[in-house]
Amino acid sequence: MAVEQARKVQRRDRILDAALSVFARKGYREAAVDDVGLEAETSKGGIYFHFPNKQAIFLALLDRTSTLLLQRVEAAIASQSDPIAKTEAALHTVLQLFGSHRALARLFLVEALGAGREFHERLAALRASFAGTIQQQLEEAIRGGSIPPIDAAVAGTVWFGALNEVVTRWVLEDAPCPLEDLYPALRVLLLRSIGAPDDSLLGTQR
Amino acid sequence: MAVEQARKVQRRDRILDAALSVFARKGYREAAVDDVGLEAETSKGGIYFHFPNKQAIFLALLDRTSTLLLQRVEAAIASQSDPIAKTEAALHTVLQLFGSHRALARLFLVEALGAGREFHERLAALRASFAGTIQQQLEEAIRGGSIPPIDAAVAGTVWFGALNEVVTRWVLEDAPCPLEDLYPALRVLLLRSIGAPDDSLLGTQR
Amino acid sequence: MAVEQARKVQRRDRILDAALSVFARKGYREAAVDDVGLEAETSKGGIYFHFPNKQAIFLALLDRTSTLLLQRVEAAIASQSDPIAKTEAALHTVLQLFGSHRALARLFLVEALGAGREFHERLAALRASFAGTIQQQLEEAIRGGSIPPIDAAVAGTVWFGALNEVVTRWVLEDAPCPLEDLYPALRVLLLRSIGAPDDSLLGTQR
Amino acid sequence: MAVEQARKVQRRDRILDAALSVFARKGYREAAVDDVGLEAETSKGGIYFHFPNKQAIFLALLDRTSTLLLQRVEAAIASQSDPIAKTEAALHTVLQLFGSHRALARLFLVEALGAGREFHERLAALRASFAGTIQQQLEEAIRGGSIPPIDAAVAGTVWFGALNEVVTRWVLEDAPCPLEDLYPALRVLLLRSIGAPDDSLLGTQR
DNA sequence: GATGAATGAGCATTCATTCAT
DNA sequence: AATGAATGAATGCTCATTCAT
Repeated sequence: MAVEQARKVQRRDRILDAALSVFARKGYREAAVDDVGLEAETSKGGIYFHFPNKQAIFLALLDRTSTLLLQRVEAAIASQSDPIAKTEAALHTVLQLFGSHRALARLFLVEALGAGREFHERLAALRASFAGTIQQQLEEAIRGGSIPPIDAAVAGTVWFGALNEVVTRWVLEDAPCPLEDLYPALRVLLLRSIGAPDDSLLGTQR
Repeated sequence: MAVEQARKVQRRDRILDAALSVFARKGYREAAVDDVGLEAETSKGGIYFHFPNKQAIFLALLDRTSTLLLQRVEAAIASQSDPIAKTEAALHTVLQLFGSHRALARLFLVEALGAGREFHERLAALRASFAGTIQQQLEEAIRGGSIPPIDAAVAGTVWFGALNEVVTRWVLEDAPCPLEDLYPALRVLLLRSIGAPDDSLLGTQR
Repeated sequence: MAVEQARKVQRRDRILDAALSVFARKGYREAAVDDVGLEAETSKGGIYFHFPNKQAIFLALLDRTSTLLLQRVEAAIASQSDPIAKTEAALHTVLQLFGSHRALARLFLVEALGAGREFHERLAALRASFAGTIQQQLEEAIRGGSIPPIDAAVAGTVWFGALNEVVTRWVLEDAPCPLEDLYPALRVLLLRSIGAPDDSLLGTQR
Repeated sequence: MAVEQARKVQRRDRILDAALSVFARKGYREAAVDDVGLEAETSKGGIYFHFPNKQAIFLALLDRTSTLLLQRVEAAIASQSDPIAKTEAALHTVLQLFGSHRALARLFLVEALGAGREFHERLAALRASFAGTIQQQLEEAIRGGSIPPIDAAVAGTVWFGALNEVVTRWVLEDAPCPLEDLYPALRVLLLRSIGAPDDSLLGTQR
């Protein structure tokens, strides 16, 4: 029975993998459920056994991705003790993950927005969640005196927006340079935006 | 003859207005050409007389919007003499325009991304163009000594990204506060990110 | 313009004719919209230009048929002066119409019932309408003293039910005899059920 | 072994009960085999162990119902000695059974017709069988001199048709009155249609 | 015997685009 | 210039049926 459960989860995951690939390649609307089936080496009916409809596939994908991303970010944050280092770690982790999974980045930042009204609510929550995570670290840093008091909420939004834009541009480009190459310059800008002390700007970037 | 020309342009504009309304309401893919025709009080055939296909309508809309936006931004920049004030003016102008034309903002920032691969190239150019405009002002400010030397290209991207995120979130919200209310906090953050002197942060925000 | 209107109506009628043929042959559920298009020598899209959905085609067909049937019945009733003769005329007209249009009969009596819940309300109204027409004549006859006082409502239902059953059986049979052949026997039975005087039973049937 | 047999029959009956409920609620075509499985608390595979296909379930249901109905009717007939009383008993039994089992009535009179060509033959046989049973009693009554000589075959059809219509209407109505309430009026009409003596019309209706 | 995952053909409906009028 | 009827390819989704476990 446990074996069957595992098989079921495997199949589901295989479909999600295929969906990621197809959605990233064609976009949500252009992608046909048949395409996903083809890529997952399943039949259309097979997909509809595991997901009630196309939308649900996309949402599951969004969930899986955001969970993964948040876990990594949180782990990265936990691995650092200095408040400013924590924010840097979060930044770097996102750049790293998306940098090595362009399809994921495209899905998350490009396709999700245009997939339709149905996803906006969920998407808004995700954006808020990411910006909120950054905000928390910044507040911690403010409390600890590492940075001067600033509007941490707006700062979180700015950080997320900057990151977003850098990655989105990288996604839209035809033959982009490695995403991580942009980290140092971005880091300096963002640290300065929150009034981080100059010496923290000198530190090795990981 | 000139009269006929004018009539034609009028008709075209009426269609574009309708398209903006429909695309913003339904999204590019969900919007049917019939919907645009209905809103423009024309027939489907009428639309196809003025535009070769659906995509062309969207592109024309994008053109019209970006031209308008850039013009306004450039005018705002020209109206200020101080380099830092120029960047602030650019920032404020965008917030102002989108703030009073939510449909435009949605079209530009949300729908355009998901409208399909065909638009990505054009969209990437637009994003680069906006970020570039900011970058130019920042370089001017650096040359003039108003701000310390920084990577103006990345800074342009960061500024645009931050602006983008703020507006996108505002677009995705159900009942958002006035967009311009966010200006002061955003302004402080961004000015600080480029190392603008503290006294410039104090100035009246317009 | 009038010409175009006529063309449109013609097309619509052609589709309805095709639909009648297809629905009678395959049944509502089994019939594909494509089948109707094929029979009407139109494309599927063409059908959907004239009707919003499959159901609407069926309902339009039901309307057209019932209108035709009721008109004929009313004309037949009007052509007779004697109350009992009126009821006989109604009976005979239905038998005649369905007898020469088996597809119509099948659609009306067999397919309509099984076409789904959506049609039940409409169908119940039709049944009531037919039974009601008979009832009215019977009441007239009672008032005129041609037949004894009876429950005309139930009698209308009985008449309609008997007619229904005779026709339905004829529809379900593989190689039925002419429907009109059943008229004399049916006539005697039904006239007797309402207590019509014996001499009216002798009259030439027509 | 006999125990296993019993279990098997039980399972089969449980499926048939579920099918009756589902078919009556949704109609044959709209009902999914999964629905039946859900209602029967079995799996789809379980159903296909007991029945070769969906059609077979419906036919088995038809068989079970018609057998039950005929048995009851025959018992009712046997319980009376007077020929006319026999026909009355038959009539009343049907009204009674369907009156207390609306789903059965719907299945039998409404869904069966529209379920598709495959069932028509079987259905025609059933109708003939019921009408035939009535016909037999009427012939008996004619032979015994209780009623004048009439075309008993057509009379059987008329009786069945009248009954059919009354029940069908009752099935199609949203909130119908008790079916048995219609018995007295129907009884009078039908008895008169066969020329039954007036004094038989006066008898207590059971 | 039973389960439920998988299949795949079938179908209603949509919609960009064309074109005769 | 404009209309709107017509086309036909595309697509999400359903569901009877099969079969490995």
